[in-house]
Amino acid sequence: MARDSQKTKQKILASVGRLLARQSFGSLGINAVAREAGIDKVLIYRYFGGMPELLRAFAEQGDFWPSSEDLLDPADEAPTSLAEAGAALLTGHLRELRKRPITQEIMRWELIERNELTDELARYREQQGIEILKRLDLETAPTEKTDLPAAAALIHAGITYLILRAKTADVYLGVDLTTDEGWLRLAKAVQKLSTLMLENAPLSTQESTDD
Amino acid sequence: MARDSQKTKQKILASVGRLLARQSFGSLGINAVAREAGIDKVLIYRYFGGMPELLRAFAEQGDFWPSSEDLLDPADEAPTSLAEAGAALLTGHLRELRKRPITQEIMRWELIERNELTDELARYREQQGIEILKRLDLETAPTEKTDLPAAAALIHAGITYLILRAKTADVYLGVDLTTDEGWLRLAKAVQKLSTLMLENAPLSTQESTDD
DNA sequence: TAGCCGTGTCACTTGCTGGTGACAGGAGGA
DNA sequence: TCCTCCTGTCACCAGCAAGTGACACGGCTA
Repeated sequence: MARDSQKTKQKILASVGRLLARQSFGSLGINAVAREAGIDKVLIYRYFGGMPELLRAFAEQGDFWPSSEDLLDPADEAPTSLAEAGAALLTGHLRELRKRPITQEIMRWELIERNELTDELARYREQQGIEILKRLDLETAPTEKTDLPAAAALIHAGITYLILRAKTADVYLGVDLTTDEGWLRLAKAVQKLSTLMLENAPLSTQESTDD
Repeated sequence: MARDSQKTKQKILASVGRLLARQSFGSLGINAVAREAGIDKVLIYRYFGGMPELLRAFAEQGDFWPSSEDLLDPADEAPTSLAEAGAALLTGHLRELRKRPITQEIMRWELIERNELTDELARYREQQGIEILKRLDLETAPTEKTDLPAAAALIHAGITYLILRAKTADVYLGVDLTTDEGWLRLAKAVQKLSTLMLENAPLSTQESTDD
């Protein structure tokens, strides 16, 4: 019909996104994508090569991973203390991931399947996370008293899990995952935990004393 | 061959467990189970009715969910403070879930699919968790200062996510998920976070003052 | 005008899945 | 002895998936 390969490619990629937003990776196949896009599946093979290459192209064209600016930039004023900055980043993670159903679906997929693409996506995120830790000066070796990277990993992972879980569960340990009130409770708890852990931490700022 | 329906049923259920331990729920089907068990699939229909009923039978015959005794009972002495008890329960969750690959697989499944069985399993766990919170006297309404159930949910979820993630990732925010050292770091961080949050909490023990 | 290439359509094979009907053969009771 | 029920085997169906080969159409250039 359209006779425009660029538009067709875009239609195909958009269909992948639509399918992912609606269902899970499990039900994502060549036929399903072709049906959703309203084109013949042979075009998917022609333009992308196959499913893995299509997924790679899809991963490269979308902005699925919040940048560190996304994590911080809302109406809040700039954080003035380490504790504030850490809390802001983690609540930013909560806010941004909750907005991105496709990102969530990719992360669910990563829990199930391991392949070249999932590894690459995870490596990218890992690197981004480490850099943020570095910028906060938290990537210090675990001290006797507090292992800040491990604590941050725990809270970060907790946020992630609760968001992923919210698709198939309504409540977690009594916290309502279906209402904004529940998520506000969680955001406040994130803030509280972050500040507790960072205020009581042996800060390794400029004048760190190696006790 | 064997002509013993009880044994055949056991073979079938055992095959479900073996398949789950090896692969994921996605690749679990009638044909796969029959192949693994070395029997004809028609027997699965005859003895169980179909896949949903087989899964239900499987869920009922195994001890996939650590009891609250499992969570506490190791060599540790009994916790004497609220903070110690909370920390012990959460690290117990870490230790016990890590030991149970099939339980992990079920929880991965719950992230993807929602049906009668997953709902029921989640409800069971939710109830168990709430009771533990009650026993700790933490199920107080969220106070101005600290929302203990929400904080507990976060840490609990964080532990869960990291364990599930460890099947397909090696590292999370710099923490190694493949070695016992990494998990020790996480366990210590859990302990630290729990005690921080519970020591600073407005305790609602017997003589709670409603400030 | 003739031919080529890019785009899209159609038809087909292969291989898997879930599900079912028909049958074989042994154990035990009437 | 015959009959019946329980257990297990075999053969088959329909449906859907991935992947491929052949062809139709239209625009562009020589």
